[in-house]
Amino acid sequence: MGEIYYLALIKLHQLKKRVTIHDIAKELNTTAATVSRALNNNPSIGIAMKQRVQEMAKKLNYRQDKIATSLRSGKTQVIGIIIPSAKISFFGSVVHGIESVARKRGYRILLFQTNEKYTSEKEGINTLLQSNVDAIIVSISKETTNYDHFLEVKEQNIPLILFDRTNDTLGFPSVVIDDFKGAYLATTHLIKQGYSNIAHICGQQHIKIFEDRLLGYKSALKDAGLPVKDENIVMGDVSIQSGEEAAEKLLQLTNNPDAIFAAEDFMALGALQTLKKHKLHQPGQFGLVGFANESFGQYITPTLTTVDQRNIEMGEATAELFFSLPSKDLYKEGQVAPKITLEPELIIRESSSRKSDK
Amino acid sequence: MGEIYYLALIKLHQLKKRVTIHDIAKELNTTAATVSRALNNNPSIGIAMKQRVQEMAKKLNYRQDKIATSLRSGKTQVIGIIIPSAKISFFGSVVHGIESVARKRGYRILLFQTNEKYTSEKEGINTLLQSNVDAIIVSISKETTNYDHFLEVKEQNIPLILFDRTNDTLGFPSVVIDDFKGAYLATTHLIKQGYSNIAHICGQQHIKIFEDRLLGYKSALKDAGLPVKDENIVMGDVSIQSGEEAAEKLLQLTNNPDAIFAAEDFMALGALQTLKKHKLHQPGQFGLVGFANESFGQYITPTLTTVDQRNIEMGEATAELFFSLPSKDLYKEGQVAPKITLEPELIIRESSSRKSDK
DNA sequence: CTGTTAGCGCCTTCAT
DNA sequence: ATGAAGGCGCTAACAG
Repeated sequence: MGEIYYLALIKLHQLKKRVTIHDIAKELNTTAATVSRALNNNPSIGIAMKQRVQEMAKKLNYRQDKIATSLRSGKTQVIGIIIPSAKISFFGSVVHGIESVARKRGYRILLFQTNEKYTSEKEGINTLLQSNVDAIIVSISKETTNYDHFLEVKEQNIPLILFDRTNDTLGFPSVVIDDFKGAYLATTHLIKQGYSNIAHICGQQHIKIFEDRLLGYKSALKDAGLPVKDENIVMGDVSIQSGEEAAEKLLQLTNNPDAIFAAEDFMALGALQTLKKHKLHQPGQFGLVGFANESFGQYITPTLTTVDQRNIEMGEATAELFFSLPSKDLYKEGQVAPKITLEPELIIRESSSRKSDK
Repeated sequence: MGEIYYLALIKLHQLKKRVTIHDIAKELNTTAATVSRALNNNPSIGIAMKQRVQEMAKKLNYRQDKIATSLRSGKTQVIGIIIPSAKISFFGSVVHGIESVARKRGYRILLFQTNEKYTSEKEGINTLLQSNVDAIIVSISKETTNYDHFLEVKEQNIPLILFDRTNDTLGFPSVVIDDFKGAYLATTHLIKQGYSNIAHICGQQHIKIFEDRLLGYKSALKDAGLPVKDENIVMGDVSIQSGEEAAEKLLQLTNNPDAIFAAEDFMALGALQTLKKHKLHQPGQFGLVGFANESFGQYITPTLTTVDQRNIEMGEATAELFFSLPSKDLYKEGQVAPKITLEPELIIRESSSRKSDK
């Protein structure tokens, strides 16, 4: 009677308590050390013992405690990611790519969003360092101009990899696409389609990707023997509205353009609205190319020619870059940080149809 | 000389070695316990001591080791999330919402993707349990029909919250939107706009959200005194192509419909392509409403009336639901799990313009 | 108010 | 091939 009660108590206790290697050891009349070795496939453990340990582990529903393992080993098998926002589809896709590759290697992902705030970014770095992550992957917030928080990561000798929103002066490995080339491809495509007075809606020039896109645009014009006209370059700020306004300005030029290369899809979309207002949206009437390959591009009318940024691949490449890093002398003096540049891909759709003659 | 060398060694050592509460204690001629208490703002520590500890902590650039804290306390302050894919914008947005709320409470996010695979989902649960997360948030993979892995979470007495892709039979807290109501709103709106022969492109009926949307559609028709005709209900599978095909079928009916409510935006988009082919896309000519509020809806021509699923709010509500859960008797026998139902919102755009008379 | 002690679960010397 | 012992960094119980 009392015994049954006692057994019930034990049972209750077991439900609450986590199964440890000690429990397995006790059942097998051996020690935790042996169990640990057996589970980690240590060669010095006999095959018979390994069998028994594994069976008992399964029987007791043992699950390794990663926290304890991390504390002991100093490695967490966790990669921290800092992005502006998971709701921006580009970053969601990159995270997808990183997670896929990381998981195959037994790594987990700790996610942190900055909402483009510098203070959140600092906080994120701090949190991830506290969490002892094995690596940190960052796409820099728009607001960030001070980079001391990243240097702290370097001091801790923890790998930090930048993607897309990078900064070459800090000496961190990075992954980007070739924005110059993307812009060059886009502009050249418009030229080949018969357009000759091609305008550019550019982005803020303190952001490197937009600077590169402007340079690519100019270079393409030059290489084709076309003039680069200042009046044909109007600044926008990655919004539909700024695209509309920029296009409006361009259409009011005395010698108005016959095509626009916008540095970003949302700006291109705005430009398209303006073109529609001016009845200039028929295929072949006016050339238009965007940049980013946002999903709406294939659904709008006309469908939008754009430059694909290889979102998923960027995530995969970023994760793989981490795994390819040397474990020693990560930030060796005078060593140049690896930089992976992905090839952009021009996605040709209706908005850049060959210029019609009439 | 030897002394300088020795100092250099110490310096080198300090760079590598993490600063612990013991280091702070040593500097202050006190013990680690006191430092720990001071840093955790324990009331039994004198204000003067707290000051000194905090200053020294800052001076030495101390950072708490969350791993050690977790091991000791049994709490990780980490929430695990399992979703089909971060590259699907809906899930990205939900993750955004969860992370925002969690971070305000000092929680971090461990992210896991299933790619709609049952085995990955199982693996995810296992990984998160190994990581000792304080809660698990899941949107069930399409492939999943066996739910034992979720029950294991229950056995460990760890809170598990489902969102969107939920299952009411498992007894877990959950967050969804009212799909029935969303469909009802959409259909009623079309009726009020003057359409009377409204068709429905439905989704696979074993998925609850699609079942509810069909029911909402039928209910709205009945309440308006309109007949529910089987021929007006065609099945699709959440793709543009299936939307095109379904619309094609509907337009070939002898008594063909004057409006379509599609159970999902991509199906609506496909339907729209078909309408364009049949020159039925002028506002007021043919009514069309989708479901999901995908971003492309506001950019296509005509802009798409749709039902918003409150992505971000869903994430926020899910996180908040976790924080509102009782810490004791989480899965008490016979207790009914809380279920939060968010209100869908009808987003009215051009594609459902009032029916014109001609 | 502060110090002592012990241990979370694991792994890794060192010893046998 | 296995056991014993110690410690990763932190905090809670128990003493004063």
